Amino acid sequence: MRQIELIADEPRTDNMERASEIVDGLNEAQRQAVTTTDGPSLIVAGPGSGKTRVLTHRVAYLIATGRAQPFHILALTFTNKAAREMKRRIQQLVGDVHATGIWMGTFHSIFARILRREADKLNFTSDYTIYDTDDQDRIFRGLMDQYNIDPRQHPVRAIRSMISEAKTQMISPSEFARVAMSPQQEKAAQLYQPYIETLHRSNAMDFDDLLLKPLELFRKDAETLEKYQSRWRYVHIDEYQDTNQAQYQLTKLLAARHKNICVVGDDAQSIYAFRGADIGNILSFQKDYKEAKVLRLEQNYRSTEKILRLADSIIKNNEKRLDKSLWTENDEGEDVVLMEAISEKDEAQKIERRIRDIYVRGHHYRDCAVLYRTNAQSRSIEEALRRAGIPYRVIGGLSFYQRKEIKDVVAYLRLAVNPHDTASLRRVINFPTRGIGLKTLQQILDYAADRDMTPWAAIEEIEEVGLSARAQRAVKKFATLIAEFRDRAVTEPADEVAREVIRGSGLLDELKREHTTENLVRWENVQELVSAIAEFVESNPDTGSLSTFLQEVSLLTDADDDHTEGDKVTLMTLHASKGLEFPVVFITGLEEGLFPLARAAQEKEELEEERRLFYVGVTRAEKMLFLSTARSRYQYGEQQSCVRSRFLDETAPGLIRTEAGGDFTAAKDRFRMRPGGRVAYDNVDPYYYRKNLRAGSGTSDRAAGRRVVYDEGEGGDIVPGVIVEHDVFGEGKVQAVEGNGQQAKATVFFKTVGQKKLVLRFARLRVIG
DNA sequence: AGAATGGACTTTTTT
DNA sequence: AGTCCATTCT
Repeated sequence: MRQIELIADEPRTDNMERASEIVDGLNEAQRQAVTTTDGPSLIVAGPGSGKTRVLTHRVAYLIATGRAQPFHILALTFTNKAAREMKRRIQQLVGDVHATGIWMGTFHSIFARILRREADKLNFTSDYTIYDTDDQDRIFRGLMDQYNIDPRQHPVRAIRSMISEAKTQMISPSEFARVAMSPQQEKAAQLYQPYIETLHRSNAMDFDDLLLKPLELFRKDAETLEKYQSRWRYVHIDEYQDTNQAQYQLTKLLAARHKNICVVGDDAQSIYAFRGADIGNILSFQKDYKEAKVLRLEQNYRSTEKILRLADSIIKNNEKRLDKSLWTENDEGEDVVLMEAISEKDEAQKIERRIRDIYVRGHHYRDCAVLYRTNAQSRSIEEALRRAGIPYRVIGGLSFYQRKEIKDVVAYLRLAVNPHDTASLRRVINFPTRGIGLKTLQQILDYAADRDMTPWAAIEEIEEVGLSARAQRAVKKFATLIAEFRDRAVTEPADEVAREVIRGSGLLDELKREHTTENLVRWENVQELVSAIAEFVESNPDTGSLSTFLQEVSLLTDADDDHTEGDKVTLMTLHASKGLEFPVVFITGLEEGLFPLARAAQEKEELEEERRLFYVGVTRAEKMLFLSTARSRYQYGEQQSCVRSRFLDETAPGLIRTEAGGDFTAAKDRFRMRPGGRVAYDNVDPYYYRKNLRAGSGTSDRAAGRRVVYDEGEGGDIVPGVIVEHDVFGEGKVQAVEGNGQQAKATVFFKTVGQKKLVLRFARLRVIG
């Protein structure tokens, strides 16, 4: 309680009472973490230890004790969801007025905001466009064309991620060119500088820039740095193990003045090394701040003891980790259940039955989460749940703002704000088609490239480009269209502009051209976008400009949408599950090659990351945990046999039982190292197994023969007279069925599109009546 | 110029 | 199995 007596300026009794209320109900370690406000502190927090609680209470405590005004506080997270959750809790503790002034958000959104304010100092304008990977790829494709680099030999993705990696490591183009070894790296090095220039000319930033540009600014402009250093007296960072180099440097600079930096992290939950996260940052923290206090939150409030013991036995297989001893006062709980399935369909069915069972026993659907390694795995589970009539929601996959129809509208809106945005221009210059073909486009792009100008600048002087009269007319029409949108963007509210864009661009006609259910959904999505814009304008009357809206939606993820309403089972990747908890958790696809992924199993570092991912998944569970593995899985267009994951064999005995109720016995030393250090792998990994099958022609027949067997069950329910549902065509009635096995076809009469003949193997019809 | 067809390739996780 | 790309067709 001495802390509270230290309030210097105005020790108000109501605040003091509030402050002690805030720490009330916390355990000793948590209270320590909350009240250690001054100076650097590193909070090493295990899963389910109330880490978010500590952060929010700490912020509330700072305000209540008068140590800081809300705007003195910076709190950085990795997802919008985490930020929103923190804000909600702080509101409960200190009230709206105080909570709204806090600088709280994801790294990217906070620094996007800083860039808006400081744009002029960096030779940008504040209405810059944010490029996602899709936009980047569009730029790269153009550059590769220009530099005669074959995208078949050097995939765009590979080039993009190489350059992105270089950027996050803060390697300059010249440096990168020096260290480039492989032909692919050399190509990337060649494009690095032109890419930066293209983005600059387009007034665009990629995700990396959102962190690098502020860093650049703070480094070269001491005054600006000082401004933010003195504004943010208290800096908080959640999920510190996920910070990359740039984020590390940024926060180090920002906290340099007050040194009140509090970071919370768990090295065992680091699962984002693939995008540049550096666990080393946790270790460096203690080196950078010698006086740093290290606090540990080791009590787990979330899971049963058995689940926690399982998690512990998993993570113990990693060599690289900080020592932490997790414990809980919770019940021992039930055994973890391993479900061994024949195929991915069988797996899905087992899960579906379990969920029904659990539901009948009084749980809600929303208590259950099904986790998987790759997004593609959701399909079979969705199908099983749909068939059983169990409501579910899928998080991730294609997010709303990544849908084509939305991206098209957004591209036009971006052009209305900034016509020099090259990626958006390339996207829509001929969509909907308006007579600007490949050849015309190429001429414009060449003209622009020769003069180091943007395509839009070339279009502005289209007479000089030397197009045919017809092409020139078409381009001029496009230019007039965009110019018109630009004018409106200045005078009209953003949602009005959006409506006009949808009408004027021809996107509306495009969607209405064909009456399919697919197009109807697309149209609804577009309408939803318009209302989202309207809502944004209304709730941000001062800053609610179109460009701000566009910037903010670029930073949204599907997982951020707060659709917790409704009693539904949640399906998502293990990555997306981080930070969440559920009474009942299913972890699926525990097979070699899938989890751990084939490529990850080759490298020790990556394998350890996969293992941490498993650890994250297991620790999401509160009461019940189910693990599942399938003997075979339909993948990459063919049925493959699978081997159960080594992760299962690494677990401690006595924690897992099989469905039949027996003890699961792990096989030890399944993956012994050979003397050479490489794992004897080729026989077990389905990925390689499949490659071997392909290499020898004799064996591939065997594989084909096997596949037929699995296909036999297909289509049995589809007989003339039944009502079926198709993903695209909707509801229809089966008229006739012909052929069998892989060749089986059905003639179906659909309400929307009339009669169609479909190959059952591809059509994925669902019987609904 | 634009639609339709055919083939190769891909499959990690995401701010 | 879906996507993207190239080629061929109308």
